[in-house]
Amino acid sequence: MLARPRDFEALQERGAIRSNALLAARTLRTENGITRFGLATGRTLGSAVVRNRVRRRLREAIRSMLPSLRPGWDVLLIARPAILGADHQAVMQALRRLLAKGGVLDEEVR
RNA sequence: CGAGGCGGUCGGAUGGCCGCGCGUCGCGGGGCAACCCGUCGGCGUGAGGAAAGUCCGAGCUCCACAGCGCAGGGUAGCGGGUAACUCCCGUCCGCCGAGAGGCGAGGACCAGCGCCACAGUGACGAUGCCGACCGAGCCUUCGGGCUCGGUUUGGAGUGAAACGCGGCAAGCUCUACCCGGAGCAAGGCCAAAUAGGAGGGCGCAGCCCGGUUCGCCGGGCGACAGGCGCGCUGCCCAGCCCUCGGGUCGGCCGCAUGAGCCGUCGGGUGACCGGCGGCCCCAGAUGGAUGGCCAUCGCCGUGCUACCGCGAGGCGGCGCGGCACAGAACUCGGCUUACAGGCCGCGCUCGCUGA
RNA sequence: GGGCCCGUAGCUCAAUGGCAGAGCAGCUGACUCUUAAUCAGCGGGUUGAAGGUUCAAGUCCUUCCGGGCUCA
Repeated sequence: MLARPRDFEALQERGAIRSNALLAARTLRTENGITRFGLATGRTLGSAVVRNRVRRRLREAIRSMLPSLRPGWDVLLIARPAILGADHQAVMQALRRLLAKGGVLDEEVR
């Protein structure tokens, strides 16, 4: 469910970007039939402990909306500092909006 | 009782639902097999005392290497511990503290070089002032006074330090001892596609012109075989096939049993060492596994409040907020730094009080 | 994960161990109708932090903090 260095470069160059207060997302269609996620947590977020926690919470949010994803997308999620103070509900909502806008989320489930 | 000192130790607990990494068993699939794969299920297991900073020291791996020296870097009372250390223990000395105690890169100005600002006569080259002493000259009321030169056993003053075998080596340096370089992105193995390399095999047709050292070379014409999936037309070209090694993407190993932990006995002032017995063997990721939601309890802060007490306060109930520093990445031994709140020990200290 | 470098005024940089400076920028005044330029003057620093060596530390030593580069 994760991407390799080459895929990150592709997302940086050609991915469509959308963002809100908590997150930014780059999305890119692929041909390999599965949807993959990459998580970016920069040094400005905080220490290793803080960055690990942010990634875990994002993974949990992604997991809970796994069934309603469309196949064939690469998604890079970039965490923004405001996510540190957000609770789980807020993270879920932010992620759902970004994915729906990008067309990664299935319309009916939305 | 209060204030401290030293050493050690813990660093939230229990449970529910969902989820993750690794190991193992089962099931299913692939393969002759070794083994590999997973939308699956069961069981087991899963961060620290600092995992951190990367400041030292080792193991391990590759490279280099006859020996010795030079260069470069490091260490520095003395003795011991250790695989090793800049670490640890003991002890001497110096400094700090009222004390328990803490801190210390603590060898040598012997050889050479350098530095010692300001102040001060003078900072290593010396001798200014007062005084004392010696000598010479002048004056004299014969008590002595003045001037000049010399000496430094005294004094004042400046300064961190004042002539003394000066001080400074966390200045160069000297002395003694130690050190080869890189680092797990080390290094090893497997190994696509494309291109290129080596070896072998197969295949081709020659003719003409020019040059020639008679080995061949250059140009032109031509097209059997070969290639474009096959046939014809057409087009292309000197190759085509096999094997081998290097090597990129990618994958696997290295990769977790170790200077290991616990108990006990013995030796040693101690660091530590030795014997015996036991051990659930206790994380192994590779975009990097511990999370999400919730309940109960514990601790801390805060607000309201019942009761007890003259009072400082004590003891309950309820609500809200919080629970430190921080996340393994080849592995150990140290050091340093960060850290809410506790617990234990001392035949350690000081103060007050009581017997 | 490993290796290496840097840190002085708002900015760019100096300073044999001996009172921390230069240029630009800033402020005040002059010149000008005004601005720019020019001239005169002024302020501004825990030398990243804390210890140590020294009579004396930006400089020497140690430990932290912050920033940057690099590897296949």
